[in-house]
Parts: sequence; C-alpha cells; structure tokens
Amino acid sequence: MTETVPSWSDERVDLLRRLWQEGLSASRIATQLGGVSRNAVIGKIHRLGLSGRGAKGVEAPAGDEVRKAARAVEAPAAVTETSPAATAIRETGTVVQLQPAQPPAPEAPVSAAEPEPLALTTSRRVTIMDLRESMCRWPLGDPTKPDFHYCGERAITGLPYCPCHAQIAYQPAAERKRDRRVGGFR
DNA sequence: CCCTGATTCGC
DNA sequence: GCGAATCAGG
Repeated sequence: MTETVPSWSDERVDLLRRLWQEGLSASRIATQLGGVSRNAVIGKIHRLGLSGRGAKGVEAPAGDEVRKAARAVEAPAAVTETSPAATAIRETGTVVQLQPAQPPAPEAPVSAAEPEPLALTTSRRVTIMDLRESMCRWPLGDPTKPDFHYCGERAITGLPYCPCHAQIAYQPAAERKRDRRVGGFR
C-alpha cells in the first residue's frame, strides 16, 4: 500500500483552516497535522490567502502571549489565579491554592499506561477541536504526537476539568504537603 | 535561544 | 502547488 500522505487533502486543508483560525501557531498546527513542517503550514496558509489571521493592526501576537494562551489549553499548569476556575475554587473553598500540576509528562508514560479507558463516549479521541466548554481539558499523551488528546469527560461547571482530574489539578496545600506523592496522571 | 509569521525560489 | 531556507522580528 502506498501510504503517500496526500499532502493537502480536503480534510487536512479544512483542519488547517480551523486550527489556524482557532489561533494555533503554525508549528502547533504542523505537529497536529503531522507529516508537515511549520513552513509547509505557513506556505499553505499563504496560498490559501489566510495570512493575517486576526489581522488586528500589525501587532504580531507572537511571543509570550500566544505561547501562554496555547499552553493554557494544553497544560493544566497554565491555569491562572485570576481565571474563573481559580475563582470558583476559592469560592467553593474546595481548594486553597493552585498546584502547578504536572505538565504533560516528559516521557509521557501516560500513553503507554493507557489501554482504553473511555467506554462511555465515543471511542473517538477528543482533540482540541472536539473540546467544548463543558469538557475536561486534561491532556492525555504526548502533545507533540498526533494521538494527543484530552480527557473530554463532563467537566465540573466553571472548571476546566472533570471531577477526577480536578482533584489532581487542584490539591489543597495541606493535603499536598501531607500526601505529596500524587503519582501523576491517569 | 526560544519562539512567531513572511517571503523567496528551486523543485 | 509545495515547502526548505531564509528573512525579520518579539
């Protein structure tokens, strides 16, 4: 079978369009699509006449802002204390302080130790595009790999995570101190 | 040095 | 049309 990656199939172009408009950087889109470099992505963006994106003035959102924004979607550690999540936590008194929850595992033992958890929802992986406000954004797997996805379970209203992952992400300082091990992901 | 998008130009 | 190399910049 000739597994030729059809470079820019309609589907891939569509995905490219959506991700680009989602505000993802070219490099991220590239890794998301897989098999293409960020240059390829940028090149395609231009050929499609999509350059400029927000096109708000000439301000290139590049740099920290964008990086933070992007990571906020991918890593649980990116939750800021001013975020609705943090506020909600304070108000509910469930948590005292945010824990810089483990960023996506370095070696990602997750993917290895992840047989086939989701049985309820569709077996389809929850990609960034499938995420809705009500879905758990806990990252699963290696963000640099195509199989990267999110938990996708019903998230606690006002929080970015489902009860299970919120418990891991937001641990009371006291509890953390006492029971520091946390073993990591699930 | 990390990153961003923009452009060029041989293929 | 494609995308690596390069450019220009935060």
